Amino acid sequence: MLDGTASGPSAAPLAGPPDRPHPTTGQRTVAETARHSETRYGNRPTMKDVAARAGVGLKTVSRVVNSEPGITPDTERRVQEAIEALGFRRNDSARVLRKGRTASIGLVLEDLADPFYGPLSRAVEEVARAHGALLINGSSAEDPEREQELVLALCARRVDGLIVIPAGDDHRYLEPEIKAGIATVFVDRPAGRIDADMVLSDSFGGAREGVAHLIAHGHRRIGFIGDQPRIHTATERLRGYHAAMADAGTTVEDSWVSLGSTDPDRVRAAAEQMLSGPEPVTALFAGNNRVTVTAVRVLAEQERRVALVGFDDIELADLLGITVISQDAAAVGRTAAEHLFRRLDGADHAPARVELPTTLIQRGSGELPPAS
Amino acid sequence: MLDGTASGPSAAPLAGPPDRPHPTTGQRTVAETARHSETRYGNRPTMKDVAARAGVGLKTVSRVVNSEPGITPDTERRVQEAIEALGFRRNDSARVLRKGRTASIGLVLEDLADPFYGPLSRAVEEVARAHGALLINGSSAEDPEREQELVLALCARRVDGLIVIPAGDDHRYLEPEIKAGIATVFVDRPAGRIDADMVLSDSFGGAREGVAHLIAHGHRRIGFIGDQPRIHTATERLRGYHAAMADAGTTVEDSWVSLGSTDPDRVRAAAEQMLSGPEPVTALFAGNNRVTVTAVRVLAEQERRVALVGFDDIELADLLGITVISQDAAAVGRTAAEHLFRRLDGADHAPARVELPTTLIQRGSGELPPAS
DNA sequence: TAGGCCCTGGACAACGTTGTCAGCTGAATG
DNA sequence: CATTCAGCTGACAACGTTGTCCAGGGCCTA
Repeated sequence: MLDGTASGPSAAPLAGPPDRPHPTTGQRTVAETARHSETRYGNRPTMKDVAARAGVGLKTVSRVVNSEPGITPDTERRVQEAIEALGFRRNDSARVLRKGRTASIGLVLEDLADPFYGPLSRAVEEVARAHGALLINGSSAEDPEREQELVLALCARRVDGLIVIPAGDDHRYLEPEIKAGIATVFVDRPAGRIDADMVLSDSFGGAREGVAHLIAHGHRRIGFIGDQPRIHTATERLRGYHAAMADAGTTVEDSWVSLGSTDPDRVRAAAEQMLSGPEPVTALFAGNNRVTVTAVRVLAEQERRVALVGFDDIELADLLGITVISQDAAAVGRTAAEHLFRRLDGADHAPARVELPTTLIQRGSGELPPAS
Repeated sequence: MLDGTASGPSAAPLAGPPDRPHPTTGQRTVAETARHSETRYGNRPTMKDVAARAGVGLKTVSRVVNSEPGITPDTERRVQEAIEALGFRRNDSARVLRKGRTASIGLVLEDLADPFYGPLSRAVEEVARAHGALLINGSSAEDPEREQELVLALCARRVDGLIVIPAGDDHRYLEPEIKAGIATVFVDRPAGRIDADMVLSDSFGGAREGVAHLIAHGHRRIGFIGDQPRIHTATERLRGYHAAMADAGTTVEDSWVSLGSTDPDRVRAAAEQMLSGPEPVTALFAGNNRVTVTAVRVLAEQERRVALVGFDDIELADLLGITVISQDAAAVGRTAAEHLFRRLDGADHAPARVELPTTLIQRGSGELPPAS
């Protein structure tokens, strides 16, 4: 891939053959200088160059760069000038190699573009920043294989820690990594077949509350449209749905439940099916934000007024009057990141499972009575 | 913490098998054992360990790991077994140091949580992934200093390339980095005082079209609420507004224009002010997605029906009937990333400036006639 | 004035990987 | 049978930084 051999992107400044710029001219010193100052793949000055220019030792430059004590103001000034003049910037790759810590953490989520993950990753980033760490980010696109590939790539980079929103349900591949010291926190969904820290939202409780809310407003025929059953939150929410229905003594008909991809076409088909026929549902519970969005579109086209409660809040949901079960994505991200850094700071208690509560926000769509 | 770099006299001569401590020196045995068996910060096996276990040379392991040709199937199997048994994973930090390329690119944007940047960074990530590169991500929070800090941190990591959504207006600090070979593409807003690649949306043209649309529907008193004038897109959009108004021969009153933070409170105040008084505006042009959201809220509370066109599309805007100037965030990100990788692949033409067109999407709010 | 101590700076060896080059085997060829 | 050749393998030196240890030199104290 990027593995291109030595030849850098800059073709112009290369005077001689790339492998051995050994000019035949008598000006050996010039050639020497040229090689020193402008070869090297990225053509960047190193501490050695700075040291030479400032007339000090290599380690002295290192000391200045790291603000270590024991440097004469005069020496420091000379070194700073050389750094300035050469445009030197410390190579953190080398530093990392030497020190063992990369000051970066990896975040693997499902889709950076999903509005639920924006605030989450922003929150993680803020915490990381407060700890002086950078964030390396990747989307699994809900593909377990891609998740593993990403996670292992991050491990190879030797990130200090990982925050993973799992796509797969078997994370034993992470065992050696965790044992080797890469702190890991799972978020939003539990880790599979492995004992690890996790931070979750109360999917079961939230869904149960949302469905109970519909029941309290008189509904019995309630449809549930959720994500693929492979996804833990999807089944948890379905479980919540069933629990609430059972609490109300209602028998759930198969045709009321649809699990599968959140692709708008599928969701639309599922919703339209539930809403048609002799005994249509009078209310819908949408299993996540994407489903909610499509559901809102479908319901807007219906003649009857159908009640709706969605899991996850949505921007502008207040204007559209959509009742939702809200989970605080930023809080989830922040909690996970703080947990991670506590681990990195040495906490070594047993893996913890944190569950954050959800909130029912009434905005109208969930309070509609059943339309006959 | 674990910085067990105990060095001391490196007693193990390369000749002897590393896994067997020499019993010759009685006193040093303890330290030796400790060092060998359990130190090393992350305590991870290295190629050396794998080589020892497989009974082959270090370089052979490297060959296997990199699928280089010329390895006997039998040797390969032995090495693979050792890798498996030890849970070895190549340390990419060291690899990077040796090879000079990090196979990662940096993306500095304004706010990961902003719905405009989600699709953008997802698009960048997809392209990066196709090129085998990872994405390091940071938010500048619209703070020039923080932008610089982030960018330079990424340069220190030696990312191969940078995609920057500028917060500041002076990027000369990047000159040495670019010269040193870090390809850079500026996105959404132009680079300041520096010649570089950039990918922009046609803010001027888009705003002009949007305002002209309102004018075509009979409006003359049109308010403009935009972001801080420091931000290039904000002033470009304002310029588009003025151009459209001038085209229509309308004189813009000062009270119709408000630039400043996109904080909801400020936007709300600005909107309410324009909508009150003896001669209120009959239409609003919102300078970006955040402004639009607040404007929609304010307008929903008004008695009169006020027309609205917003810059940037918004999720569910179709349901709310909001007319917008849409810019394709994913296309912007994709274009920028492709440009970047073309640079990394050796393209060395003069810095290019790409401007992507915007689209007017009519949904109702922009087609309302002026209310008297 | 001599001895010791701090203060500054430099030489050197890691960190874990890859590129280079030379050595070793076994087989094929004269 | 000797010789070449090719295919494998390993020793070694980088990459750029930091930790350790030691050497001067100046200054203070006895």
